[in-house]
Amino acid sequence: MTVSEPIPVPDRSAEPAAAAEFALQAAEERFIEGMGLALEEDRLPRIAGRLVGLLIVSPQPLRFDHLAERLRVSRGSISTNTRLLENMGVIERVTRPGDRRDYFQINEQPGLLQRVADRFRDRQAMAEEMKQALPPGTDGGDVVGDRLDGLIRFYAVLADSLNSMLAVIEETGGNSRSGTP
Amino acid sequence: MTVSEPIPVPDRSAEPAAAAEFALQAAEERFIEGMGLALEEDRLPRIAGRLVGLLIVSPQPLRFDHLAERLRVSRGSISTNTRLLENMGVIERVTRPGDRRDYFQINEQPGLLQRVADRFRDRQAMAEEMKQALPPGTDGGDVVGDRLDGLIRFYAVLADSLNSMLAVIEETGGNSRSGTP
DNA sequence: CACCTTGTTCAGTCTTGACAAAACAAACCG
DNA sequence: CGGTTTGTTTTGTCAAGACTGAACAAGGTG
Repeated sequence: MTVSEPIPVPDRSAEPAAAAEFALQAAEERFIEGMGLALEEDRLPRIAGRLVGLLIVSPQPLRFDHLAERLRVSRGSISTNTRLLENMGVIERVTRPGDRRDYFQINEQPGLLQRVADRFRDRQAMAEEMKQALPPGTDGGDVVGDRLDGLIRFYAVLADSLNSMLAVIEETGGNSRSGTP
Repeated sequence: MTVSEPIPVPDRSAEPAAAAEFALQAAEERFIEGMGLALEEDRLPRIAGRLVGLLIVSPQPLRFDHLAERLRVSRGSISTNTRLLENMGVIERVTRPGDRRDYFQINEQPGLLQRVADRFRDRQAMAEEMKQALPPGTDGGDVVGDRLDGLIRFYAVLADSLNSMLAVIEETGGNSRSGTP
């Protein structure tokens, strides 16, 4: 199964039970494209996002050249973006004995999640540093101090949520969870 | 107080008690720059980020032309970015009777927070839609389904955290909290 | 060895977006 | 009315980054 038709999705809607298959295909397309856009918002190349989407909905690892075909982009782009995602810990490159080619699958270990959490921590620290430097009760009711407290809490809540989620995943056994963009 | 020296921060470190003031100034500079970088990661113009930083640490609303001076950017950029932030609900434009000029302050109502939460919800919905389209138990242990569940939970946790935070703020009386980027 | 296959890297193109500077509009002042 | 202040819009420049295609390496295979 999976998917690997080269370019035009063949119109098999006439066939008997294959209509459901067809709908699934369409849903996948939407999901992949959605991940492309979503991860693009997080400053990743759109192709990287689509790659993640595609690998999420693929039960088996996919071959390098299949990725290029399926996404209709150059091998160069696949190479660049797989390496990027690999370094980020979002996907994994897997190989098979007696097979020279590279396969990819998404990393069930949530490396990226950790990274996101860390970023929130950094921002929290930044706000705390500012708060520290502030003389207490500088002005009337210390508006600035209150604002900074709000900001600190904001980032802290996000970081905490992610960390506790990480903890859960960790203890659940480390599998069955995605590399979560 | 506040800050509005045009270009070179004057070296007043020789003066008696003004050393603390000087340190504060430096901390603000760092914070402002930090917010510039941080919000840039979230796909906002760097100037917009600095603007937010500056307004956070300013107890009083700041005048339009002060912003341009302080940040050393063109009035055009200030105009563009204040409008952007205003539309996002991050800052507010305030005016004074008998004063033709515009002032800005950060919006204590957390408009942006809501927006961020919504974005997470959207992504959650996207993942749910994909999950829906999936025939149950398609393959071996339904890897894909599990992954999507993980993804859904990830976005749900973030959105929930933010929403509950919003609720707290709401009930606390609506003031004393920042427009939280 | 010549010749594939597979993946990487490099050079070039194209798009996007930030920013400044200048032209512009509007309100006010004399 | 002409001139000033205040803010907006437009125009042009510049830089960053995504992507492609081609050149390239490195490992098989006949």
